[in-house]
Amino acid sequence: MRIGDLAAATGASARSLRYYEEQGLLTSERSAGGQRGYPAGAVERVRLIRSLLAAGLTSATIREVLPCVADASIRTPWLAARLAEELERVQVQITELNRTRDVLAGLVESFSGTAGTVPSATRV
Amino acid sequence: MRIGDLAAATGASARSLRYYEEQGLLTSERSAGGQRGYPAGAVERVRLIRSLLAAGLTSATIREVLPCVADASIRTPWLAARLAEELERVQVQITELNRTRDVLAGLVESFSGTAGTVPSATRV
DNA sequence: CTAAGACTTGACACCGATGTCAGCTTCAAG
DNA sequence: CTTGAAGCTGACATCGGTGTCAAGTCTTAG
Repeated sequence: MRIGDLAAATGASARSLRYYEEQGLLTSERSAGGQRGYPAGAVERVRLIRSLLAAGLTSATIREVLPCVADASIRTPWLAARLAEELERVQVQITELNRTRDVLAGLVESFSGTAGTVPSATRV
Repeated sequence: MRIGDLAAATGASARSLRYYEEQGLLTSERSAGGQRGYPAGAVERVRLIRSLLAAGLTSATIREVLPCVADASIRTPWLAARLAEELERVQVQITELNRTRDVLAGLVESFSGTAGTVPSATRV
């Protein structure tokens, strides 16, 4: 598939896909004319990249950690520790986010207590 | 308390505290010489601001939403809808983050399956 | 063959919270 | 009063992923 197809399939812009490649997160073969071609599996890989980015991992970190996804043979102890570290970070983030959500939910709750029912969000 | 004390109490830098004030998230009275003074309650307020920022709310959004925390009388339906919207956003973020965590956890798991036990993160 | 649409590289811009530096003022302890 | 620590304002820098524009090249339908 070409870059436009991959973009459409993943929701990432072509710009971002080139950036991922530039950062060593994604590879492609080139056509005779120099245009990128991707295997079908690239869709899943890009999805993973995006979710890790959304989780606050930096592209440099993803580059360190990603290879082991595709290639189980290179799973070194160092990589295991690195992964565990990132997992821990995400876990902490989730915990804090849950606390924040509870605060927000409490506020929304207090509104409904005052107004009777929760106003429809579409009814601004 | 002065700005340095508030910074120490909250973990925010003095720079950030001034920024919060500039953005209308935080107020202070000034001494005769122009230096900021905060009531004790400011600590809690700054903590809230920081957790909302960490949850991905922008300072502009927080400015809209924050007043209702301190002043229940200004809770308009519009504000309720706004809050609900942000709550939803945070909830979505948490859901996606949970998925990502599961992926990472699965990877770590696969390591321990290969190596026997989970390597201690402190044992790099 | 041709033309339109997709792709390429390279460069610059942006956002938003925070860091940092400079130059000056204020506060408080001795 | 003196002096060093702490504050003040204002400005500029940073980071990282993404948007966007320009000028040129490929691809493919007709």
